[in-house]
Amino acid sequence: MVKEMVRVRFAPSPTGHLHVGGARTALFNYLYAQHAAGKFILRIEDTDMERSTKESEEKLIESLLWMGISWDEGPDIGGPYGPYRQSERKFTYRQMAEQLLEEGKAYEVFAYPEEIKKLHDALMAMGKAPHYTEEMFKEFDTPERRRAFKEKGLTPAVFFKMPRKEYAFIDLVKGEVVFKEGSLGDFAIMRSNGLPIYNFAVVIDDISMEITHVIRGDDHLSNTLKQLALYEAFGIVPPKFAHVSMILGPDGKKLSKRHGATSVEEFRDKGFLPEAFINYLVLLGWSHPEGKEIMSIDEMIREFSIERLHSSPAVFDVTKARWMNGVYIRQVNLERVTELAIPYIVEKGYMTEEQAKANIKWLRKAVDSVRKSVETIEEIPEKLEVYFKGPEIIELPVKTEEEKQVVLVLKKIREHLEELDVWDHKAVVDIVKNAVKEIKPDRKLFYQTFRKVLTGMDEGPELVEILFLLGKNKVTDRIDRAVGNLC
RNA sequence: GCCCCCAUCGUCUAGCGGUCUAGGACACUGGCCUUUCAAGCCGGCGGCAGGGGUUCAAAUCCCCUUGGGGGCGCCA
Repeated sequence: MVKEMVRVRFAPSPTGHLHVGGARTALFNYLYAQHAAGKFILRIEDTDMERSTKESEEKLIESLLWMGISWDEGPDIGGPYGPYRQSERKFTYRQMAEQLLEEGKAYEVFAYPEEIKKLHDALMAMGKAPHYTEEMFKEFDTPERRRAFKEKGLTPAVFFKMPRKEYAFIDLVKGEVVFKEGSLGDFAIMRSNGLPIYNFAVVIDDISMEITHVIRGDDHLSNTLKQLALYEAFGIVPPKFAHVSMILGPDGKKLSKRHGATSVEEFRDKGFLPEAFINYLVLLGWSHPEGKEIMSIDEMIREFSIERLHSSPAVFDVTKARWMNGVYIRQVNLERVTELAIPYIVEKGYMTEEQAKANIKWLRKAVDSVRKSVETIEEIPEKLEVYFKGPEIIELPVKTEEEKQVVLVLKKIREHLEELDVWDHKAVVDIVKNAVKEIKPDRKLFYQTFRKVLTGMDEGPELVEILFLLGKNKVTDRIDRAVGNLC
């Protein structure tokens, strides 16, 4: 028997930025498809006309692409199972709803949304489960109401007759899930404006796109009951489900804006590298069989399996995400890090883009000298400050013998530097070393003072790096500023 | 109110009945390296939510309690 081709999908609604939770779901789907040599489909769930926007869809695609995720079929590239936007599939939904209507598995409702809402709230207020029955809607079906619907161009809403029985399925990550009889009442599948309700549209789409595995967030677990009943009504074997647990904020609540950055865009803008971002993300709810943590997307694909998906929720730990980004910044090639840092440097006003381009070799060395002290690209400019901003005027202490010696060394270095024709790394270092050897100051005191003289700070890149990258003029100038009018 | 899910160091996790005095990573912390900070290297702290079973044997299986999360919409 030929094993059927794996077809998975990521089906976001274009109502905002791509959230890290969605990003992780997309990643898992992508990895699974790649691993199984199957197809990964992007489908836009835009049946909520009021909240869906084209811009959101574009941003969604942009974020996905940034993460290194691409799809085999989708609204932008098409495919054999299109269209891939729910708003473009209206006809199919209508048709399928008709079928259920004809078979007596669904019924029409002539109530207005507000009336149903009222019904819902009343049930809740009475402490009852908000379960609808066909009975409840009978009173709305009057000749007047039918006429009103016609005049307003409305079609009756369609409600599905939820069978009152127990449903069970095997979830690939949770195991067997059983929904007791009566956990749900009848539910809407078509709105009076003619558009389908989410739970109905997903089922129709998953059927017609021949989706084999549904990997999605835990928050959809309860929805599975409705979907199972729908599959049953159509007489179709449902796909396999895998419900991945939620991503939580540090307070244990579902991750949201108040926890800080939650969209992929924000992480990109803060200077996260996509490979670091997805690497951190993949570890939230999944683990490498050998416990490896730092891994490329190729390795994720190679090792990914649904069996290794974890069933409990995960707290998003920004500290660890940042640490991991730092690992990548140190490890990735210098040209790229520099390139990524330029916009931030320009923004800080240290260089124009033209200057950066003209001095790219120098810039790379400068970036290289600070990259191990940052965790995001965004932090690079502030570390580069030593090269762009001179120190404030500082007064060197010359009270003790040691302090006087330090000044002597500084002066000596300045003299020799002045005579230097070629600003060569080794030559500069030699001058410093020889001066130290000759005058023999307190080494620690000397180097610390020298650093202070050059940068005005107590910490930063290696001194020889600073010297070389600063260049002759800046070095002599800064020494002059500190030592010029001293003994 | 009803339904579903989850429960190993502060956090992410390994563990799928004996190899666990529970392993790794981040964070924290001590040391080394070093002219500084960082990076790096070595070490330390720290956990099976509680209670019942099942079993010769339980972090691992079952039940209850507690705690957390999600859902019950003409939202997705």
